[in-house]
Amino acid sequence: MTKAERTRQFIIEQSAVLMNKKTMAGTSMSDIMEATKLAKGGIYGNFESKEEICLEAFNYLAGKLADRLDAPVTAGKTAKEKFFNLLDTYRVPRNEGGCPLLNFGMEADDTNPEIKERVRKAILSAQKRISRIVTNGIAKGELSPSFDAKRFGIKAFAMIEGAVLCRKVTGNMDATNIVLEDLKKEFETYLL
Amino acid sequence: MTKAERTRQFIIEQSAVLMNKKTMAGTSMSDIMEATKLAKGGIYGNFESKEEICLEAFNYLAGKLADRLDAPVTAGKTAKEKFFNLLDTYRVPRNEGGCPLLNFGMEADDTNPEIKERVRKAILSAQKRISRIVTNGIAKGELSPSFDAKRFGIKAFAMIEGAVLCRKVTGNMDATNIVLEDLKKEFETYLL
DNA sequence: TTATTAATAGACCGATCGGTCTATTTAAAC
DNA sequence: GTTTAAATAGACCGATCGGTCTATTAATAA
Repeated sequence: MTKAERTRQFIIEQSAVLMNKKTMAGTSMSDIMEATKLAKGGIYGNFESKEEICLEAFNYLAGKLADRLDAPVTAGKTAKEKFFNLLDTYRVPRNEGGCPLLNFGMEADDTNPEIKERVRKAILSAQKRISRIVTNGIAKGELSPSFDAKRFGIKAFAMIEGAVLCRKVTGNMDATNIVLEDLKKEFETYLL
Repeated sequence: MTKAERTRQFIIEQSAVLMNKKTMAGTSMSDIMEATKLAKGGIYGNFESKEEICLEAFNYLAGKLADRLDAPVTAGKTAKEKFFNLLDTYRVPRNEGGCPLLNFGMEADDTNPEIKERVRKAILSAQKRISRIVTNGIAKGELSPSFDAKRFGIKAFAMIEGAVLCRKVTGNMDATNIVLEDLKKEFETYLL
């Protein structure tokens, strides 16, 4: 990793935190300069525009999120373990401005088609991560074939994102706890 | 209603649409001037600051949302009718930038404590609107007393908000349809 | 209709926006 | 260790930011 590559990555990571908290429009280049302790030249030597930084910042956050969610799934042996591990990830609030799919999704929706499209793909793969657990669980004879995997993935994702919003705004875990409990309960219904 | 009051209201309504779409930070005074066809003076004669416009814009959107959700509930006679009416509201996308609780909530969370607090209250009352249907339904003997009203209100709200996010970003009604169906199904479980 | 007051237009303000460019420093290759 | 190339600092750019102020217009009261 060359110096420039390291600097570029550093700028992306610092900007990502800012933008996840303050929105992209609400994050100025001066904010980024201050966070990175770099001057204008140091930043524009590594990026063409703020727009590019926004894009890379979301990519970085989405990638990190995917890793963070894949890990507990991989760690689980049974479908139940995988799913429960995945849900428990949301018990530990990440405190970096919340879910980037929620943050960037809401902002990009009416302002940035390119990022909106990336958020769309990230949401789809988040839903699929859940569906896949169910599908594989059915294949391995752990879950009832009547379990609608796709449907459950879409529903669970919506519930979780809604709970994240509630947690962020209300400051308590009520919604998160309820949603996680109910999802686990429903999942267990299909256990063979 | 005096001229100034009408102008003030007009500015609020126009700004609300912009801010709900482009975020507060992403909406400039020039955007508002353009949307209202008013000059600087015409706006600052009615408001102290952009901040005040943001606050009033959210209040306006939250109030309109409350009205829009109260109506179908009031219209229903039984608890089931009330709840189903409420849910069906989400079948008709409003196309004004999406749910202000979602939009303003995510932005205000890390940037604007005053608005964050207002969003918090709005979320609580949205949850209560659902809980109240259940509580009253139990009191009237329409629903089983084992139906946990508060819990259901919190959960249903989270599911709906998550579905709104999915609809906005993916452009389809998959999540909305699934969430509404499942909520109706669960509700019917408790019907006496 | 006229006098008075409220409301608006738009020039203007300093600060900050995103972005460029050059001089200089720093890292990498020899 | 010297040369060469990459990376950074920071002055600078025009545009735009949120906000002020005055002259003028439009609404209201007499």
